[in-house]
Amino acid sequence: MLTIGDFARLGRVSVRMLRHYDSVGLLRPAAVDPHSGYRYYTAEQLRRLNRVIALKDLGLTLAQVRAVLDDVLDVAELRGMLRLRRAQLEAQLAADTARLAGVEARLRAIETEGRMTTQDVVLKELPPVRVAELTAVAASYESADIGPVIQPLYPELFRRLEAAGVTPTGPGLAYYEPAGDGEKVVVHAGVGVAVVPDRLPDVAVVDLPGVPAAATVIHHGSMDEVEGTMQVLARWIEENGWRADGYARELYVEYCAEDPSGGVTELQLPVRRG
Amino acid sequence: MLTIGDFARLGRVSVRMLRHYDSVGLLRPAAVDPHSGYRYYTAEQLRRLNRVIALKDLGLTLAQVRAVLDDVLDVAELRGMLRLRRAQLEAQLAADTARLAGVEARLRAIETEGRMTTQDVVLKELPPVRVAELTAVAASYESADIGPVIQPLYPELFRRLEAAGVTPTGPGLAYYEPAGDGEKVVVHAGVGVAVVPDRLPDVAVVDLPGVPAAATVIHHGSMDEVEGTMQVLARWIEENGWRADGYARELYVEYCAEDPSGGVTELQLPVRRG
DNA sequence: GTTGACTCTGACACCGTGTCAGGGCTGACC
DNA sequence: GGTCAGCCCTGACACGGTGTCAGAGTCAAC
Repeated sequence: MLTIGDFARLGRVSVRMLRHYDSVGLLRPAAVDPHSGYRYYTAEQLRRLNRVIALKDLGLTLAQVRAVLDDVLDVAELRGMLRLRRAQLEAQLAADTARLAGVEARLRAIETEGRMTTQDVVLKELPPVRVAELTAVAASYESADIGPVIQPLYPELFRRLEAAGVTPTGPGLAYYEPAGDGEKVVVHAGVGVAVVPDRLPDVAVVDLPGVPAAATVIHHGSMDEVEGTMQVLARWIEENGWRADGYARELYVEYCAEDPSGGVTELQLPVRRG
Repeated sequence: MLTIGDFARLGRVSVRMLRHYDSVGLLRPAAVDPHSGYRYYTAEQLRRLNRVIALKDLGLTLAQVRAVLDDVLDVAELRGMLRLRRAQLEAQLAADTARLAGVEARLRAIETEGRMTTQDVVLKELPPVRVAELTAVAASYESADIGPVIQPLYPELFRRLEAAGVTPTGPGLAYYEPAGDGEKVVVHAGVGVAVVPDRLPDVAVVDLPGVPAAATVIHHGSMDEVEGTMQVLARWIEENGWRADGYARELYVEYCAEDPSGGVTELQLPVRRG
């Protein structure tokens, strides 16, 4: 018979954890002195302790370990559990690899510049959203070409929505696609709505698909000055090992036609692993 | 002014977390209605929120994020923090990769055998230990050659220790090294002691170094039948991507000369990444 | 004025582990 | 048999980031 301390040393586990395993029914001592409450273990129990540790080291929770050891699982369930765990570990590895890339990018930036920059680019998942929109074509994706095309669309869009008795439910947003020929770009000027599609006569209603990964940054000021912020985004995705996957969406968090410099816009650039 | 719900949607954060960030002083609302307690945020604050999320996504704790954002760190401290974080992530990646290998080995074993095997091999770190020991030379590492050589050593060892008035403080253990020539092996039969080295006349006292990583398994029964357990160990290290790094130590957790079949022995095989 | 959607606070839960306080038990030595 | 060091007991709190719930108050649209 071993005292809890001896057993803990042999199993290289803390006494605290042995008591915990007892309390959750994972490993009960072979004997408990009814008077003193002292726990006593046998060398034989090292086998079970080792199994507990081996399974725990795979990353199973204690509840899962207990299920495995107490044999309340059939093989299929066990296989399912391990497959799930494998998927979790793969996701964890991917996430940590990305984090490591991020940390290393920050460190490089500090070493070369002596300070911290681009600290506000965030990777997000974008949910699908329903928008009412008008479209037009611009000569290129440069903001000098985009601005004059997109700006007139919004007053017209809001006018038509109001005429149809529809109230926007979200902020305005813009997105872009390449037009068939050359550098031209289709410009979509939209606003979030909660309305059944095809119920608006003069306005298209489309369901924008979600984006699994988008690098986003907040742009402050007029959209005429968006190029600098876009460059921050471009540098971030390069430093963090991503690649742009299309054009950036723009979400007009705050917009006032009279004072463009007070605008707040979120740029959302879909990315994929490069 | 945005309500907390709007702000949460824009920042893709839960309302719960915004309240939490407020309570820990990480991101206070621009205004709080003194009557209702309602929090109100400005679009401008999205910038800080994004910074919080970006740093948090690197894996910094909220306290660290606050330190960075509130500028109470100089560049050296920030660099140190990021280096530490990098080291943590690298360790995490290594650990998760090993876990993944373990899970995959289990899955393969289940697929091929329809059940779970070798569920009791555990990777441990072995602490350094001081032992009193006698040595001899055996013809090979096979247990048929080892047994007759090592068994007489223990009675002699305990006799000499008792004569010197020394009480063992730990279980018996054995370890092995290649002798200079051919297959021969130096056999060390020892027992843990807490005594100053060179204070025993007839017994060597040596400090066994710790082992950073050892695959261990509990062998039940006579040491004559240890080969099967050793093979379990060998299969485990192969399946999990390790390599043996020397001979296994043996720790005699329970031993009785009269009934060898009731023995409990821990085999400890030093391993390294292969 | 009604009502439904929103917000408030405060609390509990998760999970594995460390640590502490306050008190009881054991075993070795005298 | 007494003493004392070292062991063990229970119960509690803490960590950290987040979800969720209950019960009550508030806002805005109709």
